[in-house]
Amino acid sequence: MVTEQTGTVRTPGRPRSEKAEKAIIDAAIAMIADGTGVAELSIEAIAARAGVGKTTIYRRWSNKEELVVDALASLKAPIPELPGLSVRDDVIRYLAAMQADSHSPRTRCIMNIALGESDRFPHLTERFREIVVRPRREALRSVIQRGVESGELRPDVDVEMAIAALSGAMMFFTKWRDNDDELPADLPDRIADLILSGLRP
Amino acid sequence: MVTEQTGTVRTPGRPRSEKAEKAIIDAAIAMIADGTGVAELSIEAIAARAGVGKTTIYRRWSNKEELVVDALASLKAPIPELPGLSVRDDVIRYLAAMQADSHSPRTRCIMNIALGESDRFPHLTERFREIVVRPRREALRSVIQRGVESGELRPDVDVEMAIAALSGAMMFFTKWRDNDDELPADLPDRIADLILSGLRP
DNA sequence: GCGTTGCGATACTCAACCGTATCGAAATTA
DNA sequence: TAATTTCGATACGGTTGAGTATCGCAACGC
Repeated sequence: MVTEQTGTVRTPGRPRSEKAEKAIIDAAIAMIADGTGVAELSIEAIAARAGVGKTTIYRRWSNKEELVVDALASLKAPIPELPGLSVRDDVIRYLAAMQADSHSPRTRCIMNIALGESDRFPHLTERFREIVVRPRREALRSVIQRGVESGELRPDVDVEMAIAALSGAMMFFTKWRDNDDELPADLPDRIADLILSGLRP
Repeated sequence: MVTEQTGTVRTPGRPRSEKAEKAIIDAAIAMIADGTGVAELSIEAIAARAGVGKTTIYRRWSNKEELVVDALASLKAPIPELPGLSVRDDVIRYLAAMQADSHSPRTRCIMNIALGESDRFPHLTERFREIVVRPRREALRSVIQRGVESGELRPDVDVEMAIAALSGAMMFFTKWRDNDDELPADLPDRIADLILSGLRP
């Protein structure tokens, strides 16, 4: 999106409504969270839901993808707090947060877009990775790094593989399991124990 | 789809063309593989691509999702051959096949649908799991079971977690990696070694 | 040959939505 | 106050595709 680039140019006339902009983005996110795919998302529906004229949308974004990219970018992804008591404890907290997220419709649908429409809307997935995936991966990486430095884990641990195995295992369950409710209650523990048992000295 | 249910009732008139049916399903799959999402898939486009009248489609399926479900069901998923020399060897072959599949546009797009449109088209994902995911999971499970029985793996191995960790790790790389080409060449080996090191006696 | 049903093709109505234009009111600067 | 720009609303033409109907021909059982 283009904002004013010339610094302190005071444009005459009525300024753009910050509130309308927020309403538009909120409406877009809400519709995505309701299960509407990017392809079916219509500008008219977003405008109606936001209580805004179509013009107000077209004045800011020239097409749908730009709008959705901005909407995704506005998402703050709260990363689970990892107190650093032990690698096992942090990893379990991390995985539990992943599992909890997977039950939020909002997170679910946004992840669906990131996963399923990645080939059709590359910018979008790129943005998603940058905002959601990368910081979480960094958090997990630092846990494992710390474990290596503290001697809790072997010095030759393949960190990227460990991250992939931990996240991937949870992803596997949350996406491909036949029905969620039959998952073991201690799923994060079991994943952590399985992977970490191969990483200890 | 409804087939004749009353056994050997010979209906009068011209029989339905088996060829047309195949052409329709092939066209639908081809379009999906071309990157068309289920939502954008139009009956008219399918008919045109299949060289078939719209009527011929509507005579068989009452809506789009039914057709796509049938299309998915028609996919034969070739499962990699696992010669059973060793657990490590089989696992690596399995993972390598996963990675190779992820580069086929056909597999990619079908997986995208299964992943991304799962909430919107539940029947579809259910069918996908049944046809694609389950048999592969069984194949991997039997490899691990065999390893346990042969003493190659510990007797108390958490089989489901091992399956999830192995498949999930590969999935993680194929879906969430920033760019595929910088993946290590021995990715299957490294995943297998990391996970299996925690499963050995 | 006759009745029946499927075939591909075409035409049709109906709805959704795109992107633009226009309107009077509101908000802001000069 | 005047000029300017945005606001929400509405209207407009154009496109796409759904789902139905109809057509003349093809394929089958009797």
